[in-house]
Amino acid sequence: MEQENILNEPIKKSLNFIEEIIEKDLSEDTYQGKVHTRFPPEPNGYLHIGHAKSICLNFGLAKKYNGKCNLRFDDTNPAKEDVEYVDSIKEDVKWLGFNWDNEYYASDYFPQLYSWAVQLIKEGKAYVDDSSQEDISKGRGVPTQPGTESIYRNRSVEENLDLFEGMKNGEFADGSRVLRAKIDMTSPNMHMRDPIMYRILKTEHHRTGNQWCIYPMYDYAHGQSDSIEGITHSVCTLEFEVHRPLYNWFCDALAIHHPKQVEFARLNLSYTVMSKRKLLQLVQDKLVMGWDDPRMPTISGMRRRGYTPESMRNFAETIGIAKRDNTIELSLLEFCVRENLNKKANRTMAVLNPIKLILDNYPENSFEELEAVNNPEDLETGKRKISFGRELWIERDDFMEEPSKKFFRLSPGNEVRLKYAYIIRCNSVEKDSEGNIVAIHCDYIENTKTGESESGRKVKGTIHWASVAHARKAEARLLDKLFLSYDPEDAEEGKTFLDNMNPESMTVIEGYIEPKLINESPLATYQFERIGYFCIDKDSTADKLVFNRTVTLKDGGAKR
RNA sequence: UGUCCUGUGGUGUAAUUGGCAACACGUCUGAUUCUGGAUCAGAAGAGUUUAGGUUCGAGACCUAACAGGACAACCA
Repeated sequence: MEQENILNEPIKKSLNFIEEIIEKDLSEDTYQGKVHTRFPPEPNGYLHIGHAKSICLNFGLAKKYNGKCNLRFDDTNPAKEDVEYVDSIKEDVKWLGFNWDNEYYASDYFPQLYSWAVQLIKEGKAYVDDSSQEDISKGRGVPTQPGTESIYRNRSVEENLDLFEGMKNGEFADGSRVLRAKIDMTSPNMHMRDPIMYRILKTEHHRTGNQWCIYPMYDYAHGQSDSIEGITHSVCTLEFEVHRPLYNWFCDALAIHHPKQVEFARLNLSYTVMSKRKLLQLVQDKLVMGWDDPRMPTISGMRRRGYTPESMRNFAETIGIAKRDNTIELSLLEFCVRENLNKKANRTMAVLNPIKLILDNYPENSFEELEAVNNPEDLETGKRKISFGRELWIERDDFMEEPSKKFFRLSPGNEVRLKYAYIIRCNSVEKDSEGNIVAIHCDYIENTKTGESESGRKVKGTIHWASVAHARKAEARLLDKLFLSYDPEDAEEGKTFLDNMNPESMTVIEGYIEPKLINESPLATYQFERIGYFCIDKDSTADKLVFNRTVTLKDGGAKR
């Protein structure tokens, strides 16, 4: 059903700069009229909203130009990777609504990569370096100063071949030797100063097991992987811009299909931690329930929070693609979510901060069933019955003993409508010995029920409610703004980002909700009338529904 | 004191490739509404980092400056 939506999405009018590049290549027939992209995550963590931008871009380009898009796992560093991550990545990409044309792994190319390395050695373009990590680092110099050549740089081809084979066969200890490309130690681009191609790592790989003990570095693996797959446009983020000359160098040196690397600015969201490293720390330190904690900016977290794939695709489309650094305001993401949910989510009445309201003139032990529409934005969703009685729960915030001029909900002597029910008038307030309000006494006004003769009567406000005799308890997690209320501007000096996070970014409260919801499966999302959108969490049990607040209504709804 | 990239309202993204800056979010009005939501109507807000230059004409081209970002992992 998501696939259906995706086809109905509007086509953008103006081209982004990547589309311009593609159209130019198409018109010049650079790649035989083909467009082939790929989404290449390293399976070392869960995907987040930033990846969603990249996914929508890569799959979107393929779709727009009738091309293909691969899912490729950049699994060249077994120390950090795990199958758990590849599984989650596949699930998240699918959930977002995309199907990849091919599922590939960089690790499948290890044999080819190895023989290409041998080829480069034979051509005198690569050598084995025995220097320590420290010496290699020193020899590379600094960005403003050229590096110096390694004393192992001019070994014979035979010796290099022999040593490299030894590396592959596990004859040397981790870190004792590396294979380097022989380029230019004086290049102003650090990445061209004899970059490392292979390192020794006697670590089990999640796919190749112990078959290999040398692993290719990103720069040596990525371009060639693109090449093998026949990628035409290798879209990546800005920080890889300086890697492009090296990407090109390997393709040229090997004389293989040469894709075009194009870089765009990654997504930054206000108040949102987007670094995989930090997100991993949150998970490991158990500051969140897991990668899919609804406060996490991960795709799985946002899914659990009730965000829809359609809204996330819309968001990706709306923010656009460019090369300048950017910080998107959370309000735009929230707008996309509300826009989508307003049409899709059924309404329900829930009271999250209850106070008792008693209708003195309503008969005791008498109840009636009222009709409520499930979604005013989509009348085809029908109506439901809700029970009404003498004692009700209403939102504490909907009553003010001494109202301010702008307050037009319930206050002594004032009239207000109970949604789908009667207009009521407040008579008195019942307090305990300490002066706290324990109940509000009202009279209902006859014939003012929805649809009845007096129902046209004007009142300033409408409030929601739940019948004390019928309502069910529910737990609501009031999640703060995405995702941990972290703002680098406010962060205190010398503290880690963890210290600077708002510890109250998830408040759990108990309230009351209509007894029968249309759908009680996890991820079912409702709009709590006048409050916000909430979705049912997987932690729900038969006796207690747990909700995550997806997003508030604009201006906070009734919380205003 | 290096190389590369980028600089358009508060935030993003555009501008038919040189013809006095558009769209979205946000903000603020008003109308309407049995959700202070939604919907509808409207407003404010940039003269495009700066200074020169080319041109009848520049946000777009050139030069310089300034500002921000990236690059010194046997990470990706």
